[in-house]
Amino acid sequence: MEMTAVPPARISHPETGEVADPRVEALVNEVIGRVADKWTMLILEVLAEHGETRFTRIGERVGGISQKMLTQTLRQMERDGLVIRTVHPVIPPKVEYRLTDLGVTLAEAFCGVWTWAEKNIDRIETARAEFDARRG
Amino acid sequence: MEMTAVPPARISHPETGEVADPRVEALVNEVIGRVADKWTMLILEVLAEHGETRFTRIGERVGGISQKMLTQTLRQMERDGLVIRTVHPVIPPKVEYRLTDLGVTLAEAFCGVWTWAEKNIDRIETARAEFDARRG
DNA sequence: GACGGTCACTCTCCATTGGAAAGTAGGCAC
DNA sequence: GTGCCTACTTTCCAATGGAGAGTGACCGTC
Repeated sequence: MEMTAVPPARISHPETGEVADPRVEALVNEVIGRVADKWTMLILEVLAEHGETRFTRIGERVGGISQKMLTQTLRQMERDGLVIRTVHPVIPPKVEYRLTDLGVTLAEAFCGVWTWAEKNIDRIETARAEFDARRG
Repeated sequence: MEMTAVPPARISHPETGEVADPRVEALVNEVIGRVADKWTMLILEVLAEHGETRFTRIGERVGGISQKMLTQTLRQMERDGLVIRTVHPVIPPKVEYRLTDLGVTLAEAFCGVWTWAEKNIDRIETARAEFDARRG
């Protein structure tokens, strides 16, 4: 079975009556899908915390990311206007990345999620333990 | 090449001097990785906005999600203590999902990202257009 | 009493994604 | 010459995710 995409005629939410143009909604979903990604968030955090940083250093600070994903994610972020890539034409090569204004605002928006994660690790871990205990 | 995992001796951030136990950091990263996921965010949004909702309805409201991913993501969210699954033993089956307190707080934390996305769609689109124009 | 419908899955197949590791370019130290 | 440095790119393979069909349990219809 295939889940239907956004139905053409749904205009407002029953509860709130708030207008929600399905096209805008789809667009927001797409942006969320692009931006609410593990590596994007982690890289954003590194750049927000440490400022302009070189390629390899970002990888070290993020931890556990493959070079392929690092390159790819940084390129997408550049395309979305979240980071600026600066190439210093020296040997060995030196490429630095820093957040744009847009990137900074996104980092700030993610800040809430970050602190939430820090605050609630224990609750998640106990919830997992209980769940796993219930279903062996 | 493999990016090194969290180095064993990094204890504080140069700029802030803030203490950052690498083990806590790794744990936070893991939680972020689990929770900063496209489908998790989208489902969270649906449940935050519409309250207790049935399986199929969640799929419709999210839009574009496969049943496999819907089941899988809901199960993970249940394990992490974000949602509660209630089975009503009737025919045809009726299963409802609602946010736990923890889930509600996460939805609130994500709210900033959501409004950011709504506000900045245009900037992202133009940034993409410019990027694509530069690199044909 | 066979038939279709409902709902929440589960299963299977296949395309895309992501990780590990090796390769590349170009100059520098040995 | 050999190796090292950095920021990739490429290659190969395993894991992920989507499409679609199947399942079970019952009800209403014909």
